[in-house]
Amino acid sequence: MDDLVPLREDLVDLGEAAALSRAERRDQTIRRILDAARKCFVASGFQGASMHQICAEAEMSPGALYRYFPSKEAIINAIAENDRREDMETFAAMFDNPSVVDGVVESTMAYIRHVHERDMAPLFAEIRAESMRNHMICATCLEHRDGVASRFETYLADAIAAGEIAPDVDLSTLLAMFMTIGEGFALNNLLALGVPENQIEILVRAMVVAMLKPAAPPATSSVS
Amino acid sequence: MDDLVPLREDLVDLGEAAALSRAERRDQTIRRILDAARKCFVASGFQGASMHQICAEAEMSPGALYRYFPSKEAIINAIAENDRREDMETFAAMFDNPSVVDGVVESTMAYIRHVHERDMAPLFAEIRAESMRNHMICATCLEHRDGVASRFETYLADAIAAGEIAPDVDLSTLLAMFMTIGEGFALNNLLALGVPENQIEILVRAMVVAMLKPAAPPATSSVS
DNA sequence: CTCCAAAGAGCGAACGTTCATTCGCTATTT
DNA sequence: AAATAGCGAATGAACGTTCGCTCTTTGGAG
Repeated sequence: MDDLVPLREDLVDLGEAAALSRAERRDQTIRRILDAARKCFVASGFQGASMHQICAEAEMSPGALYRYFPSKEAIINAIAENDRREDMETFAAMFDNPSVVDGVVESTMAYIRHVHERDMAPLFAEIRAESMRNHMICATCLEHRDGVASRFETYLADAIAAGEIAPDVDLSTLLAMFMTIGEGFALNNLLALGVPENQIEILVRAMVVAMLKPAAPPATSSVS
Repeated sequence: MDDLVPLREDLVDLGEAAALSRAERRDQTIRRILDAARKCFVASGFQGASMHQICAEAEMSPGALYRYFPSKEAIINAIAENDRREDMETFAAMFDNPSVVDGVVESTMAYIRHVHERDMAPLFAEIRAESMRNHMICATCLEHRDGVASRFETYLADAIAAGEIAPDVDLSTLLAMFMTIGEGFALNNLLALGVPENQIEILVRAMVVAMLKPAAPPATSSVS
């Protein structure tokens, strides 16, 4: 409605340097479609949202939209792919922090804030539900999960070498637990529920410290 | 196809004592519909599953099915209601355990096993995704959550009185964290991923102990 | 006990709607 | 001239739901 201004404006005003190439225009339109689709999917779910709703939100006709995506499923895949990647990148910020405890705590808190600020919970829930029955989405989730997991494993292994983690802790279990708990935070927008951020951090930190150095295993232990 | 045997069998064989009353027959049919619907919803999602699929799975016609539920939404509500209640009841088993640490750990482990044995993750994900946009389902989730939360709060308050929890811990935050982590376990069937149960328990216990007695608050801290 | 009217249970074709997708066309860009 | 972008009515399939019908069960009257 407000971008029906003449298309040649760019060309006239800025000359060929700033003119958008065909490919750039295409990318822009694709982004427009994905933004619209995301909005519709959050409101109605993957199956509940219709292509007509998405077209209306993107302000284009079905015929035009289908020049960019061959099917609804392709849009869903693209949305899931983008969302999972973004999520995992947020989480991966921790690997720059030399202290594992600080790294995990800070990136967990950053993630909690991220979920709140961008209201990621609904789409996350949708993607995760879809991943339970759609092979394509499942593969996307696993791919990004594994990407983070492998880097996480090296990160933790380094920490063991540095003595920050009890050497007898089972790395793959620890990793699975961290990711599981992270998904709990993705699903529950705690900040929106009014839980104070600093209180969350106290407990997250206590939790992380304890899990990195758990009490000696109950069998034949004599630590302390 | 295989239950076209005479309906009067019960009456003839067992006499009036074991004969099913109209109401009992009705309940049985309703359960049959709900079982079929659950199976379809797991396979295709709430919106993806069709009434015809559900009818086929329940081996009855649409006309018959609609004598028991006025709409698809009513079936979804009933499924969500049942599932959430069952989930929360499993979780509530802990309140019988006088030791909070043991209670929380054991019921968490029981919950993890429950999720695995009955393969609850897909339906949980579906319900949770739907709860983000469907007011009815949202209310159902909140209702059961609050039911557990209020009993949990008393449970924890008693533990504070008994000295098992640091008195300065923020109860509502602790509660929110426990439930959030629990949802992480509901979404990720760790046992199906091959994570060893005893390793999970070690970390869960470490986590619970630490959260109930977190380190002193970081304010004016002198961390190395 | 028999009989019968009423109610309950079941059926499956049919209804109207909505869905994802296609197609023939025009306008713009290269 | 060829390729790309955009349109929106049209299409056929699938959806949730309804309806008219038959069969069975029920409970009271005779």
